[in-house]
Amino acid sequence: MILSRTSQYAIQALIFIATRPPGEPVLNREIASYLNVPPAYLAKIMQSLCKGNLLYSYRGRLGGFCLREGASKTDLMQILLLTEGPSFTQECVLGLKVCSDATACPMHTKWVPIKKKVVALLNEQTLEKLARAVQTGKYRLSDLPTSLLAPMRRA
Amino acid sequence: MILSRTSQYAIQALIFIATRPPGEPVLNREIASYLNVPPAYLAKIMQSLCKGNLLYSYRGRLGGFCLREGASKTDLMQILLLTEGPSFTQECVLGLKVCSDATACPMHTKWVPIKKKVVALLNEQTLEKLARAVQTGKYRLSDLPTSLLAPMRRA
DNA sequence: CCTCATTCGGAGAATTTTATCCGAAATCCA
DNA sequence: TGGATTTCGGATAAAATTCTCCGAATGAGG
Repeated sequence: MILSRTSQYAIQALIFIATRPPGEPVLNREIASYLNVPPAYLAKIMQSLCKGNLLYSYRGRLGGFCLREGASKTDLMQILLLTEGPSFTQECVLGLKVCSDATACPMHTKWVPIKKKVVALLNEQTLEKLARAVQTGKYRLSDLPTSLLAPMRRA
Repeated sequence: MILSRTSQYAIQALIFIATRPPGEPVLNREIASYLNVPPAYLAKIMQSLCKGNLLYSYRGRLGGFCLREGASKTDLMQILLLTEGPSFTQECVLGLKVCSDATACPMHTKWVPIKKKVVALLNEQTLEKLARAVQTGKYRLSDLPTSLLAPMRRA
């Protein structure tokens, strides 16, 4: 409804790393298998998160990725800036190239307040917060095992 | 941020038709040129809106599209059901296959209220309403002419 | 030094979304 | 009836997104 797969993977991966002891590199392979996402694709995304200064990467044995100092304070909006681009929150709902208070599409005035709420939420959710929510066990980061999804009737 | 191009075109086209005298078929060509969208692509979308029972279509001379009876009461949610599919509002923000109150991603509880607001808005905005908003002249349906977009300095 | 494990970076394949093309069918009108 | 106009429907192309592959560079540890 809102985010590209790329953004979803990026957020999931970053939260996952944030749940791990800081400073200990996490393997791409491990993240991908935990989140159940394509490893090679995730690797690309990890690269871009490195370039976006959210992660450190280490090659070779004992390599992997870990959060940069202070990166656990990163909020979702900052991540989406990297994965969705800077115009993410600036686009018109109906797709008009220009849609501002001065010259707007017929949804504009109704949409702006909702957009503000979305942005506020994305701004307040940090990796730290989300990681803690996962650590409590109340929330999930990866899909349920298929066995739980569609319980099979005994043969 | 939310809607596919297809959905945006569909909504724009339907609002446009709703601003026209009911019962008088509007040409695909005319809609496309007014909205400045690719005519052949729009034609496909119009077809699917016919199949979705929002429009009548007439072939031949004096042909075109017009709203079905009562279709001006259609709200955006109904349109999006056609263009985005039924799972539009049911997807998890982080992309989990299953994310419900019982077993949720760490964004779930914060996201649900916002999603509700979005759905409520989409449910209350009808073609009628939106068309009227356009007819007042306060709101636009199509892009500004490029001359207004990027005023050129005299040579 | 060599080997192994990892990320890097570029190329490219697969899929989905967006867009185009064209012949056929329908409809109006002369 | 025939010509003009329009949508219909199927095939296909183009572009964007998602995903894969592989050789090269890097680093750890023997």
